[in-house]
Amino acid sequence: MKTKEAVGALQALAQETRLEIFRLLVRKGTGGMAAGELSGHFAIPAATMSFHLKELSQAGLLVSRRESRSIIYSANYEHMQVLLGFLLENCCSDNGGKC
Amino acid sequence: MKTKEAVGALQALAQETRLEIFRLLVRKGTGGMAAGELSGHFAIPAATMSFHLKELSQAGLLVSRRESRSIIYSANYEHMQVLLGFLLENCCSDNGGKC
DNA sequence: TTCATATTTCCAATATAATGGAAATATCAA
DNA sequence: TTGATATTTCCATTATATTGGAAATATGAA
Repeated sequence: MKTKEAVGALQALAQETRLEIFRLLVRKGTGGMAAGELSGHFAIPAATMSFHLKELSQAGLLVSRRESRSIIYSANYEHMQVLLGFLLENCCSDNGGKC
Repeated sequence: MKTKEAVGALQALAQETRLEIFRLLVRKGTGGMAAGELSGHFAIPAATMSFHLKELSQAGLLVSRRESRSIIYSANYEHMQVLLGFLLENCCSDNGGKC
């Protein structure tokens, strides 16, 4: 993972509504939730929710699939694990591993 | 950890220079680095570096101590671990643990 | 003291992000 | 087809963040 990619993912998560969308989808697992369900759940206009879902998807944190008229979003755990690894990479290596 | 606190920490990390400051300090361990060393390392004016260090500190990601005329900044690992735990809390609990 | 060094605060200019109504696109059912 | 539902794109408004020079503050040394 490169710095710019990590910044993109962190920026996507660094917003109250988006962080809660992501955390809800983390709980939901592979089942995920439809865009409309999410706007209902957070009482947010569809256009605003769509903007947030695009931000999270472009950052690689969500994946989506179409199911009939709905678009189902779910968390991308693998990408999240890579991000978390990047954040603490080589922890304390310049201090003999002493944190 | 509450959502607003997590958003604050993510916002602090969601900026290229600050993310690299944090990652450098993660590598440096308890020894840390002085503000001036950091502005030299990244070739950034002192005022700008000071602003970034304040953002990271207020978010709880850095701690600082004075050593003579210098102020030494270092990473706050404990706070970071709490943040990472918050991000994946109750992973897949609504899907029978199936991720 | 007085001077040099280290860092922060102030502030105004610039840049980037969030919001949501209206219109456009996609899917399905009658 | 036509109509209903689901979602996205467009775009203007509003809000928030970043930058760095100049001035202020803090420390230590002569």
